[in-house]
Amino acid sequence: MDAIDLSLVDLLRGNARLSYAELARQVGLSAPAVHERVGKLEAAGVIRAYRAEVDPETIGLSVTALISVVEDSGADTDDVLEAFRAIPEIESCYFMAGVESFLIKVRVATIAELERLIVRVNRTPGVASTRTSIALSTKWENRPQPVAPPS
Amino acid sequence: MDAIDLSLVDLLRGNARLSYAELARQVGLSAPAVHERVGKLEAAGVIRAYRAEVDPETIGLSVTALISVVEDSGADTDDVLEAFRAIPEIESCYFMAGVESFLIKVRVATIAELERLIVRVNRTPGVASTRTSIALSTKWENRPQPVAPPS
DNA sequence: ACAGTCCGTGGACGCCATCGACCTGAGCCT
DNA sequence: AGGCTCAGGTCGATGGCGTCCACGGACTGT
Repeated sequence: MDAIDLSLVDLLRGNARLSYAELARQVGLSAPAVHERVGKLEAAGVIRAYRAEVDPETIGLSVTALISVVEDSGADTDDVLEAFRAIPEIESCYFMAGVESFLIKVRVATIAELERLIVRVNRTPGVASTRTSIALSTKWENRPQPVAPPS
Repeated sequence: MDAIDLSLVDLLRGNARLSYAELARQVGLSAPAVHERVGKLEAAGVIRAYRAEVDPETIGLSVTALISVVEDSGADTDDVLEAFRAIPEIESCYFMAGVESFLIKVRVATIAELERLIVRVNRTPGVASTRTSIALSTKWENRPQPVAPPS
């Protein structure tokens, strides 16, 4: 992970569809060299995936909410996690410090669906209680912070 | 936005680096047709960006925290937002229902940096108080939920 | 000094992106 | 009905790109 790798990571976080030729121009290497570096970054788990970022509203997911989950004392955290993983509406899942073990971010189409989802989460074994906060608007999300000093 | 568009969106959310030729094969159209559809999806704001998803740990951002922000009564929300936007460590920013106007997700290298960041957020004009929760681990993040029925 | 390794370059070749020309079907006007 | 128009597709061509390979220079340990 030298400076060039960091530049490549930054470039691809900004635009994952840049061609290797273009990346090569930006970092001052040849295309095959960049190809190999990016391949190694993927293999090393630095780059996990390339994703199109989609406006949730336009695909009918207008409601974003964050749900804090308190576990039952004696609940098996792994089981709860597994149950959560099976719920596709849970977009992100953090294991937190504090009384509320999990914070999950969910995305659904309507408030009615959110209600059903909350019930479902509350009913999963090991969950003692939940607290839901609704996001009125998403100002921004997953903004990549630059990691390489601008060349 | 017909079924083919939804498939394209799903495919690109799964792998943003798929070639147009490959997308074309998957949806049963020609490459130029797919090229035009994807272009329109971008122009319409459905696809906002293509991003490489990077493991934060590997680029030295080991600490994730969520900070709830309570505004001063009479604070100008837009000013607060603008100030937040200038803080690169704030990766996501939601405007919430409830007493705590904002929920922000931040990513920093160390706990010491988190402390400095919290101080900085607290000091921005319009912010009355904050409440920080540290994510001990990220189970998953930004998992795309499929929107098109699997063909 | 020498061999091995790492990491790059340059060339070659097939595939892909992308443009323009053309085709087809739906909707609409007369 | 017939023909116009337009949206949105296919096809073909071409230039650039991805990717494989052989090769070469800088470091390193012996």
